[in-house]
Amino acid sequence: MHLNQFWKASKKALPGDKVTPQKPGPAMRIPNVYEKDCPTRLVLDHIADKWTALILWKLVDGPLRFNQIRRIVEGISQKMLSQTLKQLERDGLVSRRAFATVPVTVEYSVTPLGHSLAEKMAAVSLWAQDNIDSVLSAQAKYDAGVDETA
Amino acid sequence: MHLNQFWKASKKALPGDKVTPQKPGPAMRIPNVYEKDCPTRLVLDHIADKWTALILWKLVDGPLRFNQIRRIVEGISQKMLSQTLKQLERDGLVSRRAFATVPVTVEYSVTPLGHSLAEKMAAVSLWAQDNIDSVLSAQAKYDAGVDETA
DNA sequence: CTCGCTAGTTTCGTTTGGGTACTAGCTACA
DNA sequence: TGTAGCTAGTACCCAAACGAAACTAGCGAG
Repeated sequence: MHLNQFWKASKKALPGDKVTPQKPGPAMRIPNVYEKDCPTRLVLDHIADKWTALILWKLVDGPLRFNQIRRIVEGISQKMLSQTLKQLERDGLVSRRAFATVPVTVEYSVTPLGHSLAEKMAAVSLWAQDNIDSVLSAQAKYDAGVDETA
Repeated sequence: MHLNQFWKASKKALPGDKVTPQKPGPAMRIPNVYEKDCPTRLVLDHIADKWTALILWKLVDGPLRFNQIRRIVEGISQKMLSQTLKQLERDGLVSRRAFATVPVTVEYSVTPLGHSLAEKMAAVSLWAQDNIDSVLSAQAKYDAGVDETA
């Protein structure tokens, strides 16, 4: 299993730190996002991302072209959209299909794998919309408290 | 309601783009993460973050001190931990309590608001752990395909 | 007397993100 | 016959963010 090779790198944490041993035998490792060199950490870094969440969620409703996504996801730059889509395609979360139309059109759609993740990320986006008032009032309270710490 | 003021800024998108009007009256706006100037977008940027997901999830099991978190979340720097915790506290997701012990100890715990988000983010982390094999094989297939495009 | 613990802040070099300009080839319109 | 627009990106440059490491302060233990 090729997954094991990712843990070959040095596992030393902070000097003097005792990290929980977690059975370091040659047996198959259980993926753990809290381990520094675990591939899940890299994947988490890709997917726990603003643009990923927004793009993936919209693609669930149906395939979209490059510039359609750009118009829907307000504020995204061409560079970040291109970059994020490429990343998503590499991770097997979206599939890219080019059509030989007059100006070449490219259609992005979500894969079954991407669909399962999109549901989780959508929950986060929805949380933000549902709880924005609580967060904003917490921020206001915090900022007021910091000011009067004179 | 103070939430409205956030939409006062210019709403022009790309030149020539027709963004869906979405009733721009003085009525209360529905928070929408796809709008460029919506505060939910800022919050989403905070919470859709690798460190936020990892820290918040661990705090659900019980309060932790600064250096405890640092040891658990492998690879996080003191700077990012400090920064992320401060952000989480400002957003009302975690609460910070300092104890006048000999070396001052500081305890971080998750608020009810933070707990509700932690559940959503945990689902994303768990997704990464559950689907790491699928993602890695997709990456391998993609990389192989790119190479042979010569 | 020096080392280590606590919780951070500061500094600095590298990496990443974002804005803008630019590409190609075709179409619609004046 | 210009020329302005569409498509999907890429190239470049600067600013912001990230990460590693050094440094803060005060006390306990060896």
